[in-house]
Amino acid sequence: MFEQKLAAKTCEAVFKLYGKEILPDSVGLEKTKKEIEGDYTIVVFPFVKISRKAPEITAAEIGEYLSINLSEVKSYKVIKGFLNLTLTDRCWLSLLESRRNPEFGFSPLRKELPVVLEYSSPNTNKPLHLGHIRNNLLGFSLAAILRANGHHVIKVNLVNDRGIHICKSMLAYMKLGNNETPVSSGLKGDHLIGKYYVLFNDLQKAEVADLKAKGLTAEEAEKQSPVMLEAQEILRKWESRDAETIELWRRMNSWVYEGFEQTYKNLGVDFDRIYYESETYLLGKELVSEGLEHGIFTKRSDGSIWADLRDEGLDEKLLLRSDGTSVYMTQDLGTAQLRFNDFHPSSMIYVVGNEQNYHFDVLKRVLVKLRKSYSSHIFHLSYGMVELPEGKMKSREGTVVDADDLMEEMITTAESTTRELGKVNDFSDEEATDLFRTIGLGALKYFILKVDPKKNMLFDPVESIDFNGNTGPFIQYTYARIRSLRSRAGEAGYHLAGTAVDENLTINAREKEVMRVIAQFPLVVKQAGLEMSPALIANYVYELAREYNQFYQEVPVLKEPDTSKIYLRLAISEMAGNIIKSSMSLLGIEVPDRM
RNA sequence: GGUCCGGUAGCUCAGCUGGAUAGAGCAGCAGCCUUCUAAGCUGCUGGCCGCGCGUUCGAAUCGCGCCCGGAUCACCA
Repeated sequence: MFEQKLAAKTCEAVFKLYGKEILPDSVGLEKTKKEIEGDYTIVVFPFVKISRKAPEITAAEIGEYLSINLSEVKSYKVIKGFLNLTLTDRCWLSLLESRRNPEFGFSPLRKELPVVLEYSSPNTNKPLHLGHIRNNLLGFSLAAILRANGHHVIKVNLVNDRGIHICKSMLAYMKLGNNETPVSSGLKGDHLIGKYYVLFNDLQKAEVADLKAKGLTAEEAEKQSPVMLEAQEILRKWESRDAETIELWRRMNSWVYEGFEQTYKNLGVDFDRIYYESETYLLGKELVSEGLEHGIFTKRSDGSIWADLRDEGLDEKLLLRSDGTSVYMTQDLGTAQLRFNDFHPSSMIYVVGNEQNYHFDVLKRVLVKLRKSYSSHIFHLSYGMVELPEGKMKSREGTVVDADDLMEEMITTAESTTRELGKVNDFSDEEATDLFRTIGLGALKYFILKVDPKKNMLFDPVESIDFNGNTGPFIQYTYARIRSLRSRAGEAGYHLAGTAVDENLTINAREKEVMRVIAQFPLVVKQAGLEMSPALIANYVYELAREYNQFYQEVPVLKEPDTSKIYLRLAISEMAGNIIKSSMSLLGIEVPDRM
C-alpha cells in the first residue's frame, strides 16, 4: 500500500539531496525485521556512492527528508546502513477503510485481449490421478489469480480422445466387454474404460511373452502381437470413419466424459471451452502441408514430413508419419492455430508437466518457422512431478493414486477427525457433509498448491491429512474463528456495518503486525500473477492466519473495556477474514463459517 | 553426452530481482482451556544454505567449475 509512495519519495530525497535521479525500483524497500523498531526499512548502501557520505549519515539525511515531507512517516531510526521508518498509527488505521471491499487487492477487469489458459488435458483411456490433480489445481488457481490481476481469462481443456491408446481399450472391450456399461457394472465411466485399458495390456503381455519365447525381441514382439495389430486395424477403421467403430468410440468416450465431469465437479474446477483432439488434428495436418508447400518443411522418400531445427541447436522433428497419420506435434500445431482463430488471445498459457519442456520448445520454434504471429504468445507453465514416498508417480509403474479415491479419502479423514473433536454436534447432516468436503478438499488443495509449481514435490499421504500447522484446515479454522467472533459481536450489540474506526487510536504491536501483513496483500496478488505462482498466495495466507492467531490469542476483543478499541479489533478481524477468504478463493479453496 | 530443473534443520517446504543474528510446519521435549472455537498459542531442541573459487562494503541469493538427484533428447502422447 505505502510501498510505492515511500519508494517514490525516496527517489525524490536522493535527487534533492544528492542531485542524482534514480528509479523507484532501485530503492531497496522491505518490511522491517521483527526484532527491530520500525515498519519499513530502506537499505541505503546503494546510495552511498551518490551521496559520498558514510552510510549512517546518508540514512539519517534521507530519513530526515522523508519524515518532513511525508505525513505518513512518524519517526525514523538508523542502524548502520539501514533506515528504519515508523509510520503513523493514523496511516495504519486508514488501511482498514478497505475492510469491506471484497475486491481489495484485485485489479478491475481490463478491456484487452483475453488470455487462453489450457489445463487438465486428460486422456480418455484412463482415470485422473494425482498428477492430474496438481495440474487441475494449478490451472484453476492460476486462472483466478490472472483474473484478479485484471486479465480476461478463458479456461480451456484439450481432451485427447483419439489415437492408438483409445483403440486398445476399445479392442479389449470388444473382446471381453459383454456389453458392460457404467450402469450395469456400477463403475464410474472413466474407471470402466480404464479397466479395459489395463485388460488390453494384460492380453498383450501374455502374447509378448509367447512371441519372445519364439525368439523375438521385446520390441518386435510388442509390435507384432496380434492384439496390437488388431488395435491398429481399429485405428485405421476409425480414421476411415467406419460407422460401427465410430459408434463404439462415441459410446465409450461418452462414459469417460461423464466420469471426468464428476471428478472435475468434485475437485471444483471448470472450463469455458473444451477442445477435442479428434476435432483439431486435421487442422494440424493442413498447417504441415502448408509448410511443406512453402518449403519450410521437408518430405523424406518414405513420405514422412520433418522440421529441421538443427541450425537452432536442436534435431529434426517429425511432423507427419510416413503413412500420413498425425503425431502429437501435428495436433498441437492445430490446436494452437484454432485457439488463435477462436479468441485472438494476447497469450496462450499451457499448464503441462515439465517432462514436456522439449515439446513446447519445439512447438514454438516450428510456429516461428511457419511465421505465426502467435508463436511468441505461447507460454508453457511447466510444473514438476508429484512423487510418492516409495518412488515415482508414474502411470506405467502401477503406483498410481487415483484422483477420486484420494478425494474420497481426504473427506473421510476430515469427517472422522472433525467428529472426534466434537465440532459438528450441533450441525445438521447437510451442514456436516458440506464441512467434511470443505476441510478434506481444502487440506488436499493447500497441500499441493503451497509448493512452488516448478519444483517436483513429494506427496506424503500421512502428512497430507494432517490438519495442524501449515495446512489448509489451519487457515480455514482461523477464518471460522473470525466469523464466530463476528457473530458474538453481533449478539453483544456491536454493529459493524457503518461503524467507523476512531482514527485517533493508538495501536499495539500485535494489531500492527496483523495490519502489516494485510497491507502486503495487493502486492502479493500482483507478484503471484507475474510469477504465475499460486504458492505465493498460499504462503502469504498462511502467514496472515498465523499472525492473526497470535493476535487473537494475546489481545482480547470483546472483553476489552474500551469500546472504540473493540471496534478497531473487530475491524482488523473482519479485514483479515476477508483477505483469508479472497486468498483461499484464488487457490480454489472454500472457507467455512463454522468448524 | 547435450539441454533444462533441483540440492537450505531428522522430514516437508519458504527465503533466491544481493543486505541486519537463515524462517515456518511436522517430528521430539516443556508449558497454556471455569475468559471471544486448544484444528489454537508460548518456550526449548535442531542448520559448514551440496563443494570450491570468484564478483562485492556485504553472497543461501549473482558468475564460473565440480559433485549428487530428477526430467528430456521416439514414425508414444
